[in-house]
Amino acid sequence: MGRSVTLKDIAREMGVDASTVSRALDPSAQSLLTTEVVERVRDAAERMGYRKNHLARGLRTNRTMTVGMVLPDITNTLFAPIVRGAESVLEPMGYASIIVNTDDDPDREETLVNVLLERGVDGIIDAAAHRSIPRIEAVRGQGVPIVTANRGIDRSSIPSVVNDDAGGIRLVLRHLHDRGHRLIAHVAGPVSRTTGQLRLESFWREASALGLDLPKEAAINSSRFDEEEGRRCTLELLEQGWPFTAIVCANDRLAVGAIDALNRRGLSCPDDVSITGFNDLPFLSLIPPGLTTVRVQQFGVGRLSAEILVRMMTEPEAPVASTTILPVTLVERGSVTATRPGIPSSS
Amino acid sequence: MGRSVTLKDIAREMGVDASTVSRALDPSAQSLLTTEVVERVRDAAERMGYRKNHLARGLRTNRTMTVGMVLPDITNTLFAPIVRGAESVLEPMGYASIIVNTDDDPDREETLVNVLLERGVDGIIDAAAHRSIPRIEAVRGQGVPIVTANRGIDRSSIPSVVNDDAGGIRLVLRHLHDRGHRLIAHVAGPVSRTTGQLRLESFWREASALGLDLPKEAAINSSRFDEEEGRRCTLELLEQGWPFTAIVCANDRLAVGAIDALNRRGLSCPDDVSITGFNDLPFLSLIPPGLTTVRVQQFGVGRLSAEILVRMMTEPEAPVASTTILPVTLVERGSVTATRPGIPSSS
DNA sequence: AAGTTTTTTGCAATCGATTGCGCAACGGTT
DNA sequence: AACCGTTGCGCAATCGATTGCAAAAAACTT
Repeated sequence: MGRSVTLKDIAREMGVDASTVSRALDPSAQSLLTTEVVERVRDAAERMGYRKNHLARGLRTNRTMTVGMVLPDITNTLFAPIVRGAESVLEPMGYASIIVNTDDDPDREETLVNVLLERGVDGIIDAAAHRSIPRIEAVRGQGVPIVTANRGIDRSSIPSVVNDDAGGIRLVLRHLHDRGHRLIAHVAGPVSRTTGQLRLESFWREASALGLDLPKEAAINSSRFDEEEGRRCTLELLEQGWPFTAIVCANDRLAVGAIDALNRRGLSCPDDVSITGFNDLPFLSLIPPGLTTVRVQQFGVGRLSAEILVRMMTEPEAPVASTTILPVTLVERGSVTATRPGIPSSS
Repeated sequence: MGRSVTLKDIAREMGVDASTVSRALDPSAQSLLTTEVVERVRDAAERMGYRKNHLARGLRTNRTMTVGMVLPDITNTLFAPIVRGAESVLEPMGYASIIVNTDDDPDREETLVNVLLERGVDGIIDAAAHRSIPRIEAVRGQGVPIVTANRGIDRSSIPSVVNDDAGGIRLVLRHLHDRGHRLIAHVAGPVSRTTGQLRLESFWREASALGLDLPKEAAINSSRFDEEEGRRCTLELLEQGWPFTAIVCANDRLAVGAIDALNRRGLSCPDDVSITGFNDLPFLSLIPPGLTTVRVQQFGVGRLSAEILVRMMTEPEAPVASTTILPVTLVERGSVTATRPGIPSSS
């Protein structure tokens, strides 16, 4: 109800100056004061229910102790752990996070980054980056630290923390190869994100490293990382007529769609076609036949992004890693089996 | 790099006073000015890349255009849609949201609410409420609007937006009854939350309304809404020896644990025991046998909470609904079947 | 005891935007 | 031409905390 208590109120109450109160309450400045004064002020502040006004402080110091987090969609279970990972670093240090969702729309990404800048965030973690976003680069120029998480930006000087996309694809391809698969298709992610692009490139690179001679039509691009696109792409693969025994999907949701597409065509995973995913989303292990996939460390991505961002915010001159790649692991479940003598084929 | 442009910069550039610039940029005050001046100022602002400093504004107006959202855990798929629902109302109005996670720890809930208050949020949406949190009530007294979402607080004057917990339990109980079930158990949620408590009360009420005469041991309390507790409680139910043909679980995650517990004991859902959940989490439909559950409107909960909060923030005197209950619907899948002549029993 | 150094505290400016008040210029009236 | 009511804009205070500088007080030297 009544206006909250300010430094001045305490100062008046105690017969000292507001600046003295300010110093008494600032751990790094209270050494300038008598311990006796410091204590009395702290008591008074406590007693009067004083709460520092972060706005006023931020206005003066030009630091808001707030960071912005840009996500495609917080309801996507892939991104929520990034938030918690970042929070695990930021919250103990006194930072709060403003979260915005872009729905993977580059225009909204720009708009929302501007919203964050208007609010004077001290830094930004962008987990919704597209491969090329000129305006995001500009943010850097404005002196606001920014880090991309989970995805990167092409040829950018913005530090990024990502999972080992190439390594993950290598793991699944070798795994399939070990199980006898030679005709392997790829439902690629959107090439507008580094995750999609890198996994696609890695698919071709590793395939030829394994001596597989796959036709161009072995890979097909999806336009979104979702079940519907997984279904569509898989149906297209089947209709093309090129026979394959396995599909490497660029992420789990595409894989779920792929399995569904097979079922709709009367085929079975893994009996007719083996399938792999990427990310290891929660709950997916419970869905039959159990998706063989690549486990990524989203919490770790968030944590490291935050650590790097903090470094940039507090020591602007200190060097930071331009790219941090986190290791991934293969999770074997039921969606991959060894090929059998009789080769399955398309619909 | 260089300090960002301020009102004064524009004022100097144009040879007018900063107050004029302020008015020119304020849609509700620009009628005081010549249209010609307004236009010139706007152009200049545009050209110079002016960005309003929300801190300074907030300091003066005592409004930050920021709301706090308190969640148990953003990685829990039940809560993320609440955030998006609230955002759908708040973002277009220029509000940003600070999100904090309590991990369902009441102490952290208090701490984090204080963090939000220090940051001067204009209002709070609390989706992590426990049935009794005295300190939260106090927030109201401080003049900061607060709304609870998804959960409520006992005998509180704080407005809340919730799903129809009682109605949902009624739906599943009647559904089971219609399918011939008479011996129905309940894995209840934590009674420290209204969701757990209300569903439990509703279970007993509806059971007797249906003429079921269930023993006390038909219901067992879990201490958390998760798979592990669902498993533990179900195993306990089985060990008690009271025969039942169905289990009403207080939420989906408990149900997933329950199904797993049955499987571990060599029993099958739904052949031996029918199971129902609550919430209809995404992806759960794909897990066999497909969970029959209650669909709730989390996006709607978020949206309505935000609408009410906005009302409270902008028209403090206007009356708002103390409780808003959203309707729920039954989603039938494979985890419920009609009872068969031979009555199954416990292990 | 006088002078010098150090410690402790107050003064006042500042961050950037908002807003009540008042002055000046303008148009219209008699 | 003198007067009055508008309209448009500038002045200056304000929001609450921080901080460089200086004054006052205390401690130390010689």
